Amino acid sequence: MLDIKIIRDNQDEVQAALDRRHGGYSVSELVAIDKQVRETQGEWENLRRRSNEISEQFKTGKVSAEEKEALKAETKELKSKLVDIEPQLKELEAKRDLLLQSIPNLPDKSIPDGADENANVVVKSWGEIPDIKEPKHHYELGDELGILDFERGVKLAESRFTVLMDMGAKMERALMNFMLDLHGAKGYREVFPPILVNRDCMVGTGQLPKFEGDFYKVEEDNLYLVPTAEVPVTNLYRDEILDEEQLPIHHCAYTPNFRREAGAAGKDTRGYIRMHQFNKVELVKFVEPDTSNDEHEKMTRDAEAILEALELPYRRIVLCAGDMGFSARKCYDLEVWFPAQGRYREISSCSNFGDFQARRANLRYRPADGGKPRFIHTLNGSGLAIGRTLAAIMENCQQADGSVKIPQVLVPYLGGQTHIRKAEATKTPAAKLV
RNA sequence: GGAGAGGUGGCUGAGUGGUCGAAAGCGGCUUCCUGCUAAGAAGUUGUACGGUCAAAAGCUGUACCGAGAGUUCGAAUCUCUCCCUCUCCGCCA
Repeated sequence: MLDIKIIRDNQDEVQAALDRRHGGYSVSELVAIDKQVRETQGEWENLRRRSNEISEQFKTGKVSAEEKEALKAETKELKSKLVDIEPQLKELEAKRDLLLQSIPNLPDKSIPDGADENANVVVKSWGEIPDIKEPKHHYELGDELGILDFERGVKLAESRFTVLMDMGAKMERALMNFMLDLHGAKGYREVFPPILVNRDCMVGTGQLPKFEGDFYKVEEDNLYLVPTAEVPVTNLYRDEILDEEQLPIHHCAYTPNFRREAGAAGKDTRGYIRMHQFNKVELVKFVEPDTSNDEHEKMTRDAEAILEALELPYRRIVLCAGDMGFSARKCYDLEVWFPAQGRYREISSCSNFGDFQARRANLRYRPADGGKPRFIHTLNGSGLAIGRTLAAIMENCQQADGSVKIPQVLVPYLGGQTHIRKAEATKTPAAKLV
């Protein structure tokens, strides 16, 4: 959430920045309501002040019986006015808060203008696009190799759920471990958080209140299935004041992720690309404000390092103002090459949120000089989406004989196995235990 | 699921209906002291939102002792409801 004071004092600049998002956001109503809130608050406070003065007279003093009666009568009057004003004030505040929480972060000055993904800019490309004659889709390979079972996923749940079998399941697990190990070696502290979180968490990172229909909710317990590890991990330090020496904090976390994909009807209906449940390793950083731009670049590099280790061709794009997520100030997407589709697909999204999430989640640190608490800057990035990584490996590393060559770095995680083959799908060797 | 205990500042932990934004300790900050360090002495130190101000500081108002309602001139303190945590028992991976 943005700072209401900044909006109030710089309405035109804020509006201009929001216009870059092409989302039809306006602060004019918010500014008007904010004014009303403060006026009403002032009235309310004056009544309270008078009421406090009256109590003070009782406390300290000698007041005659008549005076007491007069004061009591006045209190009664004050109270009836308060009863009048209070619901108004609450309603205005609720309205202001909802409006404030529904306004997205301001795009960073450095990112390109544009209304949608067509205006995104490619920053870099890495790796060589493999020369494969008539490449198969990963879902065709998954079916032939017997490692992706879409029909049974539907039987067990509904569409957009999949069953991984044999080497499919093992690859998923190997990727998870490999990613966590690599990030861990770079100083990201591993976290395994709850997969169900309360509403405060969802509001804290910006999923709610604006996108209520996008998530799975367990009504009976008022808990949400996490749509990304970003939610529980960013909320780890919610409502805390950290010491400056504790910063920066870097975390990595594996969680399954659950998304209803409302509004994605008909999109990516085939394959292992857009699931209601998918696995992901996430990077989350808590940093001092001055360092967040730097940390953003480094975090993006850390995500890219996974793709490079797996030798998957990818490119990095910087999202234009109109294509960026709600809470982000600046966002890089990493896109991996899918040979059968003949195009790049998103596999990671690395965002700098500035103090936007910190203000919502009340994440603060106390400067070393002992000054007032300040909001932390938060960042996060996928490192990486595991399902899409598996799909990308299958397509990019498919061999003429129908097998898939396993990237070198994963071989130790798979008991030395170098290829995914149909024959072996049913009798995979036990992983080397020592 | 049953029974009980409890939710107070950055942390631990007192708290009588008004003198309580709240004792004490720890931690933080400032100064002093001793060759350095350790230790010691004194002082200081909550958060949010308003107002004032060009701005900061300062001053000032209001709120905040889990959340909400009630009693009262006045509630951290009394009453009710809810939420959460802990302990014991039961069940369970």
